[in-house]
Amino acid sequence: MSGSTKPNPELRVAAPHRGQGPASSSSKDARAVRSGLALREALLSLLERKPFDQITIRDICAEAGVHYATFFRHHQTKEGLLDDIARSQIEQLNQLTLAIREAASFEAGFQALCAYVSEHRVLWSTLLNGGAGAAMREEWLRQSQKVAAVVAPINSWLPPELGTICAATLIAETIAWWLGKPEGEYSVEAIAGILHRMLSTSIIAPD
Amino acid sequence: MSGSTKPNPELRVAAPHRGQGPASSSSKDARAVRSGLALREALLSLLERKPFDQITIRDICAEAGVHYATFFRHHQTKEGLLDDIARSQIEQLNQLTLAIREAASFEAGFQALCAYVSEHRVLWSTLLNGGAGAAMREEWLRQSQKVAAVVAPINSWLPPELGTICAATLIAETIAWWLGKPEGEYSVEAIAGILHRMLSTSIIAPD
Amino acid sequence: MSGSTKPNPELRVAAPHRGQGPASSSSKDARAVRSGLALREALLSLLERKPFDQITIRDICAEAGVHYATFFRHHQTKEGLLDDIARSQIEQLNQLTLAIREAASFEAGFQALCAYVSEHRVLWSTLLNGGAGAAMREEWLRQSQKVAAVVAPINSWLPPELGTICAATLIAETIAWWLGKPEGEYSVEAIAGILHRMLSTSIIAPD
Amino acid sequence: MSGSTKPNPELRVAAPHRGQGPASSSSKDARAVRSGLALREALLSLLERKPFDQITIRDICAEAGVHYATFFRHHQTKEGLLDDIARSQIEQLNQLTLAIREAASFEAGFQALCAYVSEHRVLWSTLLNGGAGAAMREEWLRQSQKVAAVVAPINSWLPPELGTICAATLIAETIAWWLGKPEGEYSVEAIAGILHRMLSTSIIAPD
DNA sequence: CTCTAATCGAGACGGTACGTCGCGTCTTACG
DNA sequence: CGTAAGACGCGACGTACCGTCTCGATTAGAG
Repeated sequence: MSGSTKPNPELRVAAPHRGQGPASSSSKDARAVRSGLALREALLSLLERKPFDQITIRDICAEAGVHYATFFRHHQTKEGLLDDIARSQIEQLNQLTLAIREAASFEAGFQALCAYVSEHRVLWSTLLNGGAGAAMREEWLRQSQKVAAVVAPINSWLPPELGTICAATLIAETIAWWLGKPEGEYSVEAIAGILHRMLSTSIIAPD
Repeated sequence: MSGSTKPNPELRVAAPHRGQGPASSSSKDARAVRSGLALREALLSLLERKPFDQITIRDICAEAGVHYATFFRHHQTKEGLLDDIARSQIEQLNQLTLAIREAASFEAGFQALCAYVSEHRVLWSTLLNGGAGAAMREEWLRQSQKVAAVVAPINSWLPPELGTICAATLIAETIAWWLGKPEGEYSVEAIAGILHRMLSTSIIAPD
Repeated sequence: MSGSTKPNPELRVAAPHRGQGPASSSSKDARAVRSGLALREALLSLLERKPFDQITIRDICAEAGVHYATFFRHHQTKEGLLDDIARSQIEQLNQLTLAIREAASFEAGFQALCAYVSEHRVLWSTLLNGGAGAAMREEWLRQSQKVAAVVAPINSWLPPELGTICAATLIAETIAWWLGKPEGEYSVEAIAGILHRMLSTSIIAPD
Repeated sequence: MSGSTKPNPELRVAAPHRGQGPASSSSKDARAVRSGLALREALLSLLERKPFDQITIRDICAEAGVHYATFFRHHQTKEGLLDDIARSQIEQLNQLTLAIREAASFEAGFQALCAYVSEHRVLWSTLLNGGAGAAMREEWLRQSQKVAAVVAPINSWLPPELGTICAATLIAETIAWWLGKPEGEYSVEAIAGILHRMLSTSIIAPD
């Protein structure tokens, strides 16, 4: 992927993260943009081949064709780079997860969620089933909890805190499993159905 | 804990792991036993304070009051040491998880599971909520899948593979959450009830 | 000194060094002159505080309030900048050193030398006792040798090559020591006397 | 020199310098001795080819066939390594320099000094005329001043402080120049004579 | 009650990755 | 054109752990 002439457009959704310390200032230099992009693609490419925590920053740079020291002009750590790639994706997904409750029907909500994932299948497959799975699930859960803190709990027999954990975990695991299957083996509707049945009868069931 | 005169008896359940290369020969020397024990305690002690992957072997040795090189006479890697501590515990837990299906009632099965965890609260709390959480969950899931492969699926709307994942994950997350609470806030029965309600209405529900 | 409104006039004697590659073209732009001057002052200012070889080009630029890249439009290296500052000074001093031999008396020659140094006390003190001492002495000796090569030796018991080295070194060390003392502790005449006595009885003594 | 089967015995005179931080403890391990020796030889070998300050620690390690990180188990900086090599040599030389004053005659004292240098010609030639010349002269002067601080001044017209500087400098420069000549061009006696004549008529002359 | 072998502590070593810094070149945009 | 701003490739810096190793000291446990 490193030398790809057709850079993955999904990467563009992740904003350049500028703002604090070592991040770029305001996308001026064309070289900086190219380096940042190359680093993103390189990490994704490596994640398809080995676990995140045994990918070194030097690996990423070699894959990206970028000098080692240059990495730090874009990100503080490799976790930072992963965040850059993942944060916006997770955010959008969590928006959808939350929207399920207000959807016309739960079923429709789940379907929207699954459809979104399906549209970004390659990226999400890499993120969840590639080498960064554990980190992604943690980040997912973290964001879910932040978001769930402001909404009212659903039922009383299940402590809301635990409910959030279980719901987020179930959705994440199901989608991860789904993306691990060959494309087309399970349709969007099938997965949405499974999620609906699993969650609506228990976690989000009323008392 | 490093200089404790009252070694945690739960650690003894984990066999000394000897057998292959660098492990000791046959539990002969009393010094070797002492070193091995000290290492186990040291790792658990450190896990209460920081994540597993930023604990170094040197940290463990310092905590255990054991020379660095001596570590390798007991374990090949720190992951090996963690396994030594955790494997048998997870095995027993998985036996209980599996036994739920054949229990007099599901409820009774869940209760046995929770009771077991409760008896080993400190150890399990460290393992699941200490710094090795991610590794433990992965190991748990791995063992669950190995075990589930030989038993018949329960219902047809949920692919058995996914069922295993979700069941194992839900149980693990619920227990981890429970152990994170102050002792006594939720009784063994309460958690067993929650698990029963969550799982029996969905994952292990018949068609 | 960095923000001084009264730039040291002595710096002006050093020509802007243009001629080869990266140097400026022909003193056209007023900004270029200002930058060049600021760089000179900045280096001298820094030399009062730390050794030459742990002053970085970036230090100089920061001190001068000049952009890093701009440095290279004036000098190739920081050694080049030091040369710009020092060369003409050393040249004049060496002329005087040489003139001693043709002076009315040796004593008068030494006195002229010391008087010249005294007039430029601050600059010379920085150059010799600041962070660039070693480099300055080397440059001094180099120029002395170039100059001495064309004049006849004085006495036969002392190899002329060695005579040059010793004379140049003695003068340089004596002046450096003198400038390290509080101003006024030793008069121009006292130092000239010392130099005269040291050199005339040995190095420049006839057979 | 790096692969020499006949390691320079003069290097052994420099004690292993242990005492403070990263230095070795008490010459236990044979490997440590070998590494230390290799580093010394490597630096000397490199000093014959290029100036000290453009020799990198990596150069030294490569030349010595020693891993980069190992360097720091022996010395804190490359200056430290140079000191290790030079300190004892300079010390001995300064002892001789000092002994000149108490020698049967000055002439005899100078002769002892020159003879000593001549015996260690290669080493001293490298130290003074190799890439570390400036550093060596500074160290020489520093030690001379420390030593001279405790002895009575000789004459009154020359400030004792300056006398020390000039004497040390003259001796150092003369020897450096001598060692730069082909061996045999000037005899030990000839140089001793020059030193005697230069110094006894001026710096160490009585009032 | 020795004596021999396992175990240990101490730490040197080659390695790999870390994150930082300064270099000199270059691109970009401004005045 | 001269600057400010700063990205970039480069390569040395010094540090931290890794796992292997050589060394003695000591201390079992078998003879």
